[in-house]
Amino acid sequence: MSTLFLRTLREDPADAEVPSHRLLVRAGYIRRAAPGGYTWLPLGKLVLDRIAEVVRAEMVAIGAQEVLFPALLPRDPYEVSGRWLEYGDDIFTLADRRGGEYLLAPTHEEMFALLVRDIYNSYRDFPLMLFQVQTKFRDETRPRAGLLRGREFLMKDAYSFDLDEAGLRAAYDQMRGAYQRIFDRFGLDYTIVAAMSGAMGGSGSEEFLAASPVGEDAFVGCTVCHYAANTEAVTTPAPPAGDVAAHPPLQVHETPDTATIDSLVDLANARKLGDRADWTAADTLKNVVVSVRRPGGKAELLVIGVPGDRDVDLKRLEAVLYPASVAMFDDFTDRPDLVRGYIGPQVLAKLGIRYLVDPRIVSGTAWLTGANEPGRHATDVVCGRDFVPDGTIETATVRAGDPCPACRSGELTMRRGIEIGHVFQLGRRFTDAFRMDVLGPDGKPVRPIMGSYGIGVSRLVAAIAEQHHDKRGLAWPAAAAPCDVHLVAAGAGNQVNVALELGARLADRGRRVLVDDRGQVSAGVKFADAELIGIPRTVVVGRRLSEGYVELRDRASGERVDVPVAEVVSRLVAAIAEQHHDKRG
RNA sequence: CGGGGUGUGGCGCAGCUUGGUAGCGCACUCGCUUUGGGAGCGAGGGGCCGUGGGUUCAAAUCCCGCCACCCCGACCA
Repeated sequence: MSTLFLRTLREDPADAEVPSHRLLVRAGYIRRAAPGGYTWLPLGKLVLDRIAEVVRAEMVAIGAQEVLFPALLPRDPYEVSGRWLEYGDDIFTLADRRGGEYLLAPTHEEMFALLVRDIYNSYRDFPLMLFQVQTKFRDETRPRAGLLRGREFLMKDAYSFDLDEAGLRAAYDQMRGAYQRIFDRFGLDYTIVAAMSGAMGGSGSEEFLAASPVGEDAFVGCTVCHYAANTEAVTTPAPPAGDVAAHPPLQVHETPDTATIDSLVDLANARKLGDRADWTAADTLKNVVVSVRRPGGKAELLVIGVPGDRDVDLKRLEAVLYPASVAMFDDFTDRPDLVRGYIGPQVLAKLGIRYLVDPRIVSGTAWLTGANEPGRHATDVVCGRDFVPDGTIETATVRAGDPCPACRSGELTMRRGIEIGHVFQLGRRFTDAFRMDVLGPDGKPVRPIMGSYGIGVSRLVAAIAEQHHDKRGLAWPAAAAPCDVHLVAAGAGNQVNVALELGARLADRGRRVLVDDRGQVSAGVKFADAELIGIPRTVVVGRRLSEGYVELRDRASGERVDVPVAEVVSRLVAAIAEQHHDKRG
């Protein structure tokens, strides 16, 4: 350690908010080099490499083969797949000296599809799984939280190629299992949740979310069954359809100054509209106007109808409508036909505006909603009679306590998590885009079907740190730690020599060691640094050395025992071997 | 992109209101003492005060622009 390129910080860096960022910087693992870009210092590089090795080993164990693409790629394949437009400003683009257009790859589906198309052309070649561990670039609008969201990050991306859906599902299940083994080896508390397919298109998709209060993804779980889903992907059980004919005719009421749901409910109860005084926000129909723009297309108006006690969650809406981008429509000056605060769905068909509703709004339900005139609302506006939606859309805010869509008996609870992995069944989007066919057994072309599987390796460093730390510092799980043993020479006498010698003997037995042989550094500083750095086991060579004892400390549990010097090497070797064996299963 | 905040040696901060020799703690170097919980004394080195312009005899300090970072929101792995 006297020669290790390391300087720990006694104080928290001012710009680091989340624990992983704070501790990784303080303990000398990483250092910011650019907006959203971090330098890996020696300790950090060790952790990054160890994590990548675990990921590699589990990939190889399910038969995936490693390749490596350039990060700098020509524009053309991304143009063909349509993602040059879809990703838009999120791609780092650049030009070479001749004006040729390039990008720094945000992900590599295109290149893998093209590579396999180049090399394979028979059904006999499949199934196939390939992966790489590669730096990805995304021009994030707001990098944050250190390694959790950077603009340059290390990712393991894997792709499966199969001839049919059954093959894809088998590959998907294998990959899903490998992901579970990987995250289990790092002792992570995570949940597999149903996800939106996002930028890639395709069908079955699940995310691995590491539980953390600083996570950026909200997800729900069920109190009764095993249902779990990203909030964006939660589905809403639709109530049974009602009888359209059972409702009285639509009535228009004077409702001045009630452009908000709250004011409308108050007034409806005060005036006993429809002879009721028990109106709640859930009885009203809120109609939200948004402007939707497809990539490269022009903006189009869309109205979303949700029960008045809920809001349109723009994040969910954007996820559902991807790759289109969505903005609240709030400049009504050119649309006198849309009366802000008094919009009802009754006129939308006439106006030629698409109307999508929350699944709770089924045929035969009656609503209190706008009458499309200033100061007027209508009661008994019946779905299926007074308006007919163009479809349903999952975009209303999800709340804790909502019914579980899977078992229908439990309630949803909400938590936050860090997305550490994503698996999904891509389908033929990219093989279609590149017209990738291979010859089938009957001599006819078969179009392979792809799966795509990602793990944010650098993000995983942060996720593990988030779950494995305390007030004193990091506390790495064995599989991610930069070293197996931290030897602290506490004392000016023979302690340093003994520590170095023990370290050398452990290294001979294949154990990774860090020896704190710094002279002129007090024992207190060494202890504090050891706890900050977070190597699982520390051996203190200190005051009882003269009696033939050293102290063994466990970082995570805080346990300390004195052990005869003569035994310490064999004990550690055995303990570490056992641990590796355990983790391997 | 909207709102708020912050930019001063490697790190954490004071100085700015009221313009006048750039300071403190940590870290770093040297010497002596110290050595099981972030040591003491002494002596040092290190700063285009984010950046560009303006006001002024004089700008870290006042004014304008820009940039960067952090937080909240929007957006996204």
